[in-house]
Amino acid sequence: MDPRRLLIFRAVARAGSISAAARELGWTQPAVSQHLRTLERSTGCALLLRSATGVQLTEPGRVLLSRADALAVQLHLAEEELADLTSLRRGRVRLAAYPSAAATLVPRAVAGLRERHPDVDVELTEAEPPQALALVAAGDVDLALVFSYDDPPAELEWRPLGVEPVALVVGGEHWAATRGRLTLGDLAEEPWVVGCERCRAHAVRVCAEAGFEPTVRHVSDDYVVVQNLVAVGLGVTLLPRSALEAYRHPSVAVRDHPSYGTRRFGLVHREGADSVPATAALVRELSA
Amino acid sequence: MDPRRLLIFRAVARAGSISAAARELGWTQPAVSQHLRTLERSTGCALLLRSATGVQLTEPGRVLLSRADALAVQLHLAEEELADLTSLRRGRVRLAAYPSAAATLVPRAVAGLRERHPDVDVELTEAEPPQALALVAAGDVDLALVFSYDDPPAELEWRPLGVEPVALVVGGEHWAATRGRLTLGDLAEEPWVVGCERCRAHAVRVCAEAGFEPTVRHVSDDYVVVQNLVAVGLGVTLLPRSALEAYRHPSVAVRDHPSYGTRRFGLVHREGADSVPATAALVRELSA
DNA sequence: GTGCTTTACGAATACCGTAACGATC
DNA sequence: GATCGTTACGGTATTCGTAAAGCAC
Repeated sequence: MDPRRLLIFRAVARAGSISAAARELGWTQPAVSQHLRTLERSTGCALLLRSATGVQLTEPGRVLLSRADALAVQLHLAEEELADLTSLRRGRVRLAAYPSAAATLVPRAVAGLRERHPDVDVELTEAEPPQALALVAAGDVDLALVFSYDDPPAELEWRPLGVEPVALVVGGEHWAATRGRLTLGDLAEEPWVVGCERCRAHAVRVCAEAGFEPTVRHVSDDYVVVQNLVAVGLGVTLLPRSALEAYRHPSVAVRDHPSYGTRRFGLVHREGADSVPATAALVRELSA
Repeated sequence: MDPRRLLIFRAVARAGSISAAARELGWTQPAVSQHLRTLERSTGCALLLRSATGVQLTEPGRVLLSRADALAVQLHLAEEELADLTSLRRGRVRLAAYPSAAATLVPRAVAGLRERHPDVDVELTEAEPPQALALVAAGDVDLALVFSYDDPPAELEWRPLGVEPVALVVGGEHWAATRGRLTLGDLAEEPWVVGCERCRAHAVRVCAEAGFEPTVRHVSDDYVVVQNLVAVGLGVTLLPRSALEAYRHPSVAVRDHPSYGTRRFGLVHREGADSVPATAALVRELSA
């Protein structure tokens, strides 16, 4: 049974005549008449009795009308709900982000989104880029904010958001001892503190370019932990700017230099996922 | 929003891929793909994300799916209920019938219908033909069992069911007094008992053909009342056979003769009403 | 006459299938 | 290579409008 014909039948039943329904639908009378004939043929029984004054429902017609009403309600609800989602009157986005972004960029974007669209909810999952990519692939999040020290992997489709410098972070005594003229080479013999896999690889590469292989003494993803280790003199480290923006230990010294490299960050989502209005809105906020 | 596309979308969501849905629907893949594209275009947001392994719903897609499910349920219920009505697993017919038929023909037909289709209900309204016709016209009953002494009115579309003779009914003494060779002319001076408007007209016409105008003393629609009046000698009357079949007073005498005329009976319904299965079934029972 | 209905028929358009192609496992 | 997806395009079938006609108030 064609649901469109059910709706046409409903229009006729409610209007009381085929002509009136045709006027409401913006059609001609015969068009509506034909649909009714087809519907009655497919159901095998008379749904309405025609007369010069209009139509009157038969018992099957009355039964069918109540179903048609329910169907129309569902269709209307579907349209309403979709309209709510497209106009951002409601919605949900699941975002994965690495820790230092989750502490800086993300809260600002979420606040901006919330201000403009209070009923669009963001669900944040903190995850390092590899895991974040897996979450996207598995469909567990809609959007992932990830970083890359190198050029972004060629195979990965991502939306670049920005570049941040990597800084050298040392204990205050180092700074004092070198009278502020610290070079990477001065730290060849120091113990190093490194973070995640990719951060460690970056540190090793940067050191190699300075002519030595760093001795990794401590490993922690957590930029607060890392800075505390550095602050008490247990090692030195490289940290991206956003980590230092998120948290800055009072007694570490920070130095910038092009040779420390940069870190790119950007957004990853499944193909087409940015056509979901709530996701697109969060992308816009994060891009701003 | 085209409800058919909602159902197609539902098929895809449930099957997990466009190809699988196309196989279920007996269509080709591009056909389904095009419908989805149209649906997404009309809603303005992505409903599902395509990949080489199939499709995955977006948030709007999940919302829409639940509406599509509800819609499919209603459509299925509509089909079920209509099928029940057409196959006479349920239904209702409203019948108007004149008293003597309501006492004879109708109970047999209703019993037959009930035996074959226990859940098809008949609602009987006792009504003389003119009122029965009005009930049909107003849509208050589906079917009317009516009679006519003359040829059925030309303007009326009816389904003839049969003809019954009209009998002369007199008190036993008349019968004895005339030694069973009673003629209508013998009763010219008797008081007459007549029933409804049309029965009275018939009686007057029959008497006129016999050469006299009857003196109407008593008037009653009720064939039990009429026979009791006749039985105690308060008058004579003409009654159709069905009234005598419904009730026969033990001490009245009944005589048949072509000159008493006949009464035709048949069914009236609105144009097309016999396309309602339950009505058609009752028509069949009454015609048997 | 004015309103309701229907049928018949032609033209526009919606729809499905075929063919060709790209991406992923 | 098998299976997923898409786009492009053509023929068929649906579907709507027009025209003509029948009925009831």
